[in-house]
This record gives sequence, structure tokens and C-alpha cells, in this order.
Amino acid sequence: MGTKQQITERIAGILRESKLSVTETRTKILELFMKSNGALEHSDFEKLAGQSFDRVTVYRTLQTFLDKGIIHKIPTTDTSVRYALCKSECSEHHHHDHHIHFKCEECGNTICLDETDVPQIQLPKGYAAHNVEVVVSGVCKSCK
Amino acid sequence: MGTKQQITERIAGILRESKLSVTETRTKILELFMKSNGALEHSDFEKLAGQSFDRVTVYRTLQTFLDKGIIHKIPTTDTSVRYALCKSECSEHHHHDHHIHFKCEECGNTICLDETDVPQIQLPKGYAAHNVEVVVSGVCKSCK
DNA sequence: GTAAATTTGCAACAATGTTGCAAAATAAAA
DNA sequence: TTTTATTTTGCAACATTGTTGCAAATTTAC
Repeated sequence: MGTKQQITERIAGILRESKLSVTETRTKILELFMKSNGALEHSDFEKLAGQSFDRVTVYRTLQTFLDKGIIHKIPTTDTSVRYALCKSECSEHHHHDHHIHFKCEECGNTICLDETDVPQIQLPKGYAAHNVEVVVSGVCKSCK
Repeated sequence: MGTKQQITERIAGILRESKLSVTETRTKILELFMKSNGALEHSDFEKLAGQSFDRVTVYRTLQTFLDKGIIHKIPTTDTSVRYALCKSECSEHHHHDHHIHFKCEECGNTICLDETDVPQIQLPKGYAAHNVEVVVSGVCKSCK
């Protein structure tokens, strides 16, 4: 994954590409996403960071990242909202979120299965599909 | 769909099958589900009913219906939780939620496409799938 | 280094979800 | 049908989560 220094550089690059100021909070939140290798929900940021972020700042930062296509949301059946890093093909104007999500019932982690494409769905006549979200739940590799 | 009388009878039947007391609130909430032909979220109940339910009662009623397999949740990317009626094959111990959900971007409605099966997903090695949720968003029949 | 623009943190608020408990409604028993 | 036991409801109080305005601090551009 590279040295601390390299990661910080990479993060600064991502932010500049999206025309965002490189701030401490944004850098730390992106770091958490890179380290976590899974989806994070709002409450994770205040815990994981060790230090405490301001709640409002986290909300605003996540919204900004969403707007710029740096992260995407993952559907859940509860009230939590989960976010994950987008791959490089995503941009502010075009989201290629063509992978499925896997939620492990053991460890609770949600991860993006980037190699697994979402299937074609044959809808009834009269329906037009713009986006397909797939969330599989079960037991993940590590918990098996 | 039958007369008001018939519907009330059918609802009472559903409740008794699940060993639940037949109460006014439960009956009205099930009526709303049957009328709506789509998914409902919590705030809908207080609005749709004309009268106002107690918030706590609605929460508890929905939780009870979930436990008994009368309704199921639908994943969303926001903090709202959406519920829809289960078909007859569902029970307290076994959920056959093998249909996909469609969310219309025009009217905002979410409906169950009961005829459309959930596709088989080929997961990477080491992952075991227990449940697959599919939510398609786009434009529905009525809004086209 | 200074000025302009952006971001942050606080305070205050709004919305949503939860728990305990007494009153009311429903079901079961007599 | 009336009485008793069980379940459900509604209220109050609280906890959690998300939002907005604005002044202070930070970052960027000059």
C-alpha cells in the first residue's frame, strides 16, 4: 500500500483532482477508507480515528465526497448509511458502480466485490432500468 | 380486491395465523399495505391514515410484522426503512423473498416485482451466499 | 506575506428511534 | 355474559442521528 508519505501524496492527488482543498479532516477520512478495505458508516469515523471529529464536519465531508464521485453509498435494510471508495473509473458526472456488495453476517463487514459484475435483469414490459444494486449477504472469505 | 368487509376478514385471518391479537392499529396498518401496492416507510403511516397513529405503536407494529414474516424490509441508500407485504410463502421461520425490487425515480414508489426472479450470482471463491437483494431503479410502467 | 475563498466547529434545532410503565383493549375462562 | 388473564397501546422521557447559520480558522491564490 506504500509508505505513510506516499499515501498522503495519493490522497492529496485525489482531492486536487476533484478541486477540493487538501485539509486535515478530508485526508484522515480518506485514509480511513483506504485502510478499512470495506464500507464505513458514519459512526465508524468518530470511533476509528482515535481522535474525535466533529460530527457536522464528517457529514459534510462525506456529502462532498459523494458529490465528487470519490465514494458511493451502499444500500442497507436498516437506518445506517454505508459508504465505500469508488474505483478510478468514477467521476463527478459518471458513476460506474458496476460491482456487487457483500455483507458478512459474521463480522458485519460490507465489502465491494469489484470483480463480480451485476447481472442483467430482465424486467417486465414497461419498466426502464437505470441502475441495479445488488447486495449479497452470507459468510465472507475470512470468516469461513 | 373485495369489499371492505372481506378485506377486514382477510386481515384478521392473517393476524390470527400469526397468533397476534386483532387490533385496530394492526388492521389499519395492514389495510394501508394492501391499498398501497408498494413499499411504505414509517412516515407514510402517520400521513396516509388521515388520523394519527402513535409513533411508538407504529414502530412496534412494524417490528412485530417483521418478526412474524408478514412484511419484509427493502434496502435503500438513505436512512429511510421501507417495508412491503410478503407473499403467502413467507413465514416466521422461513423467508422466500426471491423477487426483486424496483424504485421509480419519477414517482418515488418502490414496488415488488414478484414475477422477476433474483439472478444467480457467481461469487469469488470462499464466499457463501445466504441471501441476495436486488433493487433496480429507473422509470416504472405508470410514469413512462 | 497578504487577501480571498473555502472549510471547520460550535450552538441550536429537527427528525427519528427506543424504553418503562400505567391504562386500555383483546382474548380466554368461568 | 361477565370476570380474569394476557396483550397491546399511548404517554413521557430519553437517546441517536442528521441539518442549518454563522463566526473563527485554515487553505489557496495572488
